[in-house]
Amino acid sequence: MPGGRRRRGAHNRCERRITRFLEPCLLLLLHGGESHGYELLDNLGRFGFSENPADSSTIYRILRSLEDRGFVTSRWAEGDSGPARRVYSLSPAGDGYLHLWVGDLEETDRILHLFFSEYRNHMELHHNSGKDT
Amino acid sequence: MPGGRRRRGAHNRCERRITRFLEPCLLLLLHGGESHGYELLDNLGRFGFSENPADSSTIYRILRSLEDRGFVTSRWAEGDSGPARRVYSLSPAGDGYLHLWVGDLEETDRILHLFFSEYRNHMELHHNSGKDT
DNA sequence: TCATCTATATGCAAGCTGCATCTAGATGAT
DNA sequence: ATCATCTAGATGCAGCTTGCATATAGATGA
Repeated sequence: MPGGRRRRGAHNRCERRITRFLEPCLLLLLHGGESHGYELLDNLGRFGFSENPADSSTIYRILRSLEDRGFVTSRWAEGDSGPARRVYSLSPAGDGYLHLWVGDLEETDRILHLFFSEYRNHMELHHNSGKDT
Repeated sequence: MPGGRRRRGAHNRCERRITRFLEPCLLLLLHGGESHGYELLDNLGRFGFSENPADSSTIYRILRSLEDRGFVTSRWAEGDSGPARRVYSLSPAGDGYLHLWVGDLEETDRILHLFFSEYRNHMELHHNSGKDT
């Protein structure tokens, strides 16, 4: 069984997802210093991707796309072991883009909590059906 | 300019989005009582879709998909004005599905706040670059 | 030599969404 | 009567994101 890795957890039918959420995670990791895809993949665990690991193809594609848009730069680096790595660094533009993303996610959070408050509000009135049955 | 409606705001390039978020919103609205698509479209304003209104085609499609999966039922109803409406009601299965969604969204919220805490945590250390410059 | 690990990359298909467009009944103005 | 407009629902299509499978290839160790 070749290729990729991190294929264990079935990962099918997991709703829970913010569109393109991996992008800001990668940007934040790169804000901490340059890194390469394979390493970033491991460090994504911090963001709750442990049980539900990200797909490597997605990470590599996002990194390339970030580079196309000038938010990161890359160079090839010989590791002391294993094949060469493409090492990415955050650019100033990428730094700005990360902060844009954070503002956007805060807006998402606001929307989400609007939903929760609507939900709780509604369930207080109709506290018959649903969870407590 | 025919069809649909609610075409005003450009709505392009708004990142901020939770995949299939309209679905739980519609379920919650229907938990409050039966309704039809066009009316639901208006009531989505409560969930922060005011500046950024939902597309009617999406709503109609989600409603049909919910019906296919047995989460809502529909019947045709003659309104006192205008064309007939397809009126949807939440089924018991749909009620359960809504609560599933809420759990899922809470998980999304958890992930989101994990990101925020990583972000703040990181920015406290490197409080040079970024927002405050 | 061969399997395995590290590392990056591509092809493809499925799913979600937005935009444009279509149908069609109801309503109101001319 | 006719025509524009509003209400209501629906479809086609294209674009984007994702996950899965697979390809490539250097390094390492048995």
